[in-house]
Amino acid sequence: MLELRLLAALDAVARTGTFGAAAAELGYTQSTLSQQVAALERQVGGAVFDRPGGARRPRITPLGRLVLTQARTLLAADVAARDAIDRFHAGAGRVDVGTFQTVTNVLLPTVVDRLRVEHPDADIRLFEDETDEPPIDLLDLAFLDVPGPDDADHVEVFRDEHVVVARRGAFPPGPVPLADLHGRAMVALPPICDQAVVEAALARAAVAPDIVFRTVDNQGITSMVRAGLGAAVMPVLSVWGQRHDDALSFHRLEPAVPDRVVQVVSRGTLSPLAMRLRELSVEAGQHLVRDLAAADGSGDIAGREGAHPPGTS
Amino acid sequence: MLELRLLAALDAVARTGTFGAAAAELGYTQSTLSQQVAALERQVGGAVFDRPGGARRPRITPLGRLVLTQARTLLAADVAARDAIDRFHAGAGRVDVGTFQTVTNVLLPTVVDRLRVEHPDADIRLFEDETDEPPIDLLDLAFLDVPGPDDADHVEVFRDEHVVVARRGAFPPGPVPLADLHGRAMVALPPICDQAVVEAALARAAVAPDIVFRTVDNQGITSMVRAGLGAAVMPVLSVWGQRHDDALSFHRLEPAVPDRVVQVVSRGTLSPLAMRLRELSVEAGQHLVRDLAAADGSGDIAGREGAHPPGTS
DNA sequence: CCCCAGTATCGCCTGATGCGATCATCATCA
DNA sequence: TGATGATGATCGCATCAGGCGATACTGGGG
Repeated sequence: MLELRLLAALDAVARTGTFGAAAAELGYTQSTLSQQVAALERQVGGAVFDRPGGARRPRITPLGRLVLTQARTLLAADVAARDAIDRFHAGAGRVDVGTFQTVTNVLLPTVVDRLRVEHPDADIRLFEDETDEPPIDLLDLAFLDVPGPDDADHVEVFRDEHVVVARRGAFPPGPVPLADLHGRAMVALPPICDQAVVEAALARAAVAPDIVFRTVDNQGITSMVRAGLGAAVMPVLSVWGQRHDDALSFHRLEPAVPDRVVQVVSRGTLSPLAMRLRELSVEAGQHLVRDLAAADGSGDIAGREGAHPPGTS
Repeated sequence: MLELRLLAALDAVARTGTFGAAAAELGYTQSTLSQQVAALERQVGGAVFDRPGGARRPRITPLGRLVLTQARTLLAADVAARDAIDRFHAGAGRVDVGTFQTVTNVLLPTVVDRLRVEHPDADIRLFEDETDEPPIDLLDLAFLDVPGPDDADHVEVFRDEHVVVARRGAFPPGPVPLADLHGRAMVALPPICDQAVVEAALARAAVAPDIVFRTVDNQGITSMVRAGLGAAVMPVLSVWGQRHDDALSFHRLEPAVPDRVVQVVSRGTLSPLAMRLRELSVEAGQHLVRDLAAADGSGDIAGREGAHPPGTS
């Protein structure tokens, strides 16, 4: 295996013309350069320089020319490699992020924007995967609303209260008793991830709604509710865009079902870029919760007044 | 500066999955591999593998992935380089050869043919330079009919007798006394290289021909002789192609002028390919001389009978 | 609770590596 | 022709990097 140290010596001698000058350039003594070139010559099986003797300068041999071209390729690759590593530490590079609708809509726009300001050359890729087994091994970070693998690292980003979304008039103003959902026509997300958690909570309370339609699309849910197909239990941030829709009403549940917990999950060491993205996500999550709390009491969500805002538990 | 040794360790661990297997593959012990990876991590400023502990295998980090791609580039360049060096020793590569008319016509066809049989991928380039200062520094080998620089290596390829070429009937059969050329109309090559040597020899003998035409082209000389413009003194191999031309007669000179000495000149260490080309040239030169001697006595050259053939002195 | 499959660490030894000093060679110039 | 200077080679020495073997450490699984 060739040694870059020796190839650098060859290159320096070829460029400077003498062993002594090359040594000075590389910070060695002439004697060391002499030995390095000799070692290289042993390795490549022939002289790379003719030493005419006396005060005459060494002249490169055909073999030396060949080795020199190869050496320069290798040395260039070396500096390119170290450069890439430096840029990595400076935060450049690529980060693959798994996400889902709510996060994509309410959290990531801010996060991605800030990260791109800090690292304009960053390569941020989002994957909105519809399966319930997120391949976090192929990603740097994954946003999840259910716990990831045990051996993965979890960082909570925000908590998201579940509310009843109904056609205005379907429920009286104020909180909805959980038992009122029993037997009621409802629309829902597919029973995976957070939705599975919600349905399990309902089942534990012996509440069995009549789910008449399922879709993966948050907007599809509210559209169906608006059309009178049924009510829905949704994380509040999933329907935040419709909070001023007069055709809909929002109600707290009593007793509440557990909040949706949105976390960033990762496995192993993170790149600086991924680390920063996670930090920004947590910050943005806190802002989100604060904004939500500020909007609280405006009457958008019936029965919400005086309640603790989500995310402060 | 990165070390290929450590990059190979990284690559091996990444491929085999464990330090131990990588060590076995590379012929080290596990402890050594552990130290090598640790050294690499110190150099790149971060972990390249997460070691989960216990029986679980190490997992590459984002930094590790980056370094690995760079490492594979470098390692590939390393094998490519060593491969090129091996092929060089096996005789592949390029050889630049300086030549001139006679050598191109009577010697190199054989030599190049044989060399290409031995090394089909050899890149043989011929340069027929018209200046009298051959840039042997830019060539691997140069054929010359005059001595090259003092510090260059000279190997004689063949000697070439000077003969008088005349229109048939211009001279009586048999050798031409040198003095007969005095004042005679003659055609000649430009007074450089061997021609300068010939003219110096004539001048030393106080013979001053009347040179009525000069051209660099050997065929141009014989054409002019045939047309009756005058006689010529030429190395026999330069006019060998016209030896059966009935319009011409060939005569030895008495006393002879010195033979033209064709040599291969080089400076410094030769590549295996250049070395072989020089060897083949010497062999081909000997064959040439032998063929010439065999053709001797056929009467093609008047006055040549019984003379020593050129090249045997 | 022990064992297994992994890695890390310690102490030791050898050889590689760099240095300083000195030598040898040859061109140049007085 | 002899001194000088520029150049690379070589020698001996000190240091330390790199490899090894043994052993400790870790966590999962029987």
